[in-house]
Amino acid sequence: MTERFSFQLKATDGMARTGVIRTPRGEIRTPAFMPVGTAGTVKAMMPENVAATGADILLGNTYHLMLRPGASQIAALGGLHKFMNWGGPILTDSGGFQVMSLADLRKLTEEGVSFKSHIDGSKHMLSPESSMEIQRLLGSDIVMAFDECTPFPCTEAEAETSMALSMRWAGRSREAFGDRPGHALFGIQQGSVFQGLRQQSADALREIGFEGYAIGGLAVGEGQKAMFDVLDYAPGMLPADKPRYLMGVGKPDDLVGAVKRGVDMFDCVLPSRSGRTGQAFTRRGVVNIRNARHAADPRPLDPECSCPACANYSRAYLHHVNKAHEIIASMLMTWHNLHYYQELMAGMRRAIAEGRFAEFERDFHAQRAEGDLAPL
RNA sequence: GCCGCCUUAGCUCAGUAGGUUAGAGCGCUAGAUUGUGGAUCUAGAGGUCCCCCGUUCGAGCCGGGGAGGCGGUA
Repeated sequence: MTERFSFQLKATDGMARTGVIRTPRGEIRTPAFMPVGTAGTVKAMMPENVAATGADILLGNTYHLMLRPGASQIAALGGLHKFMNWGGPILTDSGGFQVMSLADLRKLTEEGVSFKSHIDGSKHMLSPESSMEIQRLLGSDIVMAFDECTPFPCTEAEAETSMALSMRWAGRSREAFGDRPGHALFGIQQGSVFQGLRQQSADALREIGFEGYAIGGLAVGEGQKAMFDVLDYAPGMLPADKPRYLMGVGKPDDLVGAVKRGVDMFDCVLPSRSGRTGQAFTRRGVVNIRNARHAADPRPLDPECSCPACANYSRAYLHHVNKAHEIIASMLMTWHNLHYYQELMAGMRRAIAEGRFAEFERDFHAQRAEGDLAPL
């Protein structure tokens, strides 16, 4: 077991890359998809089953865990890994995104963000320094710098002001993080959809120096085309010898398009959240298992999938338990979606290693174009 | 047998002195969901207002008769 954090690039195919991130808690094969375990659990999944889908790393959240049960509480109980029974690497988001998306009342200043908890209305403050401290208490392997996720749409002037603040916070995050062998700090590029700002942000981050670089502020309503337009240049602005992480993305075709453009890491709530609302991702596209047409369908969700939901249950059963809001519906659907996402990532890693990513992408889109199984 | 109350969307119910295309919640049919509030949002379908007769320019609403349900009583 290595004691250092490292990233090794193994192969490239165009802008697409495959490699491995090594941490004291295990290796992360890239391109990687990180299931989201916001509050100390990937909802509806036992950690060993998340691992069984092929996940190497989970995402946890500063904002949620600081409010409940509290970072000190988790530290006293041995850290987040032990607390939630996940032995592999954990990346923690810094809380900046949730403060903006969830907190009832917030005030943004140079110092940080003061806000009221969405749970009980209690007042809190998050700053680069406090976010680093909380993520240290959690025992996070990959710590995210504290940033502001610039809303969309916004003017270039607003994006610049927001980005500049995030860059100052990035410097303070680096300073507060200190020297922690085996743990990594990732900076987050902002700049919205403005190339000049993305470049300025990337330059600022490289000047500070991080173990990895995230692309933030995307998938916030700009649409896939605008996102890909940014990804046509943003990854190339970041150091090639460090992991590039596109935050909060995405749908399967977003992942394929982003890997093609040089992204190494992703996280997204879609496979797990959609698993709880009846939406399944398959190689043939999206299937809403709640739709009436599945009510009497004895076939599996995806005949070519080996996950427990597809191997052992019919669409009719999945339809029923989803409509009935049975807990197993969330379990099976989430398992399937995470399995599909990990299979997709594994397929991309193989394709890059073998120099046939373009072919992989063609097949990916061709299969989706076929659409879901025809109704019986 | 008599007395009272009730009958409006699949379900539970609103319905304003009689006044255009009769509403809500849930359910149903679909859609959205991108650094997770098991959250939420959007749209749509669906009604001989129990039946018949009457009063009225006009009845879910008023009157009479009938049917069904619930309760009380002999």
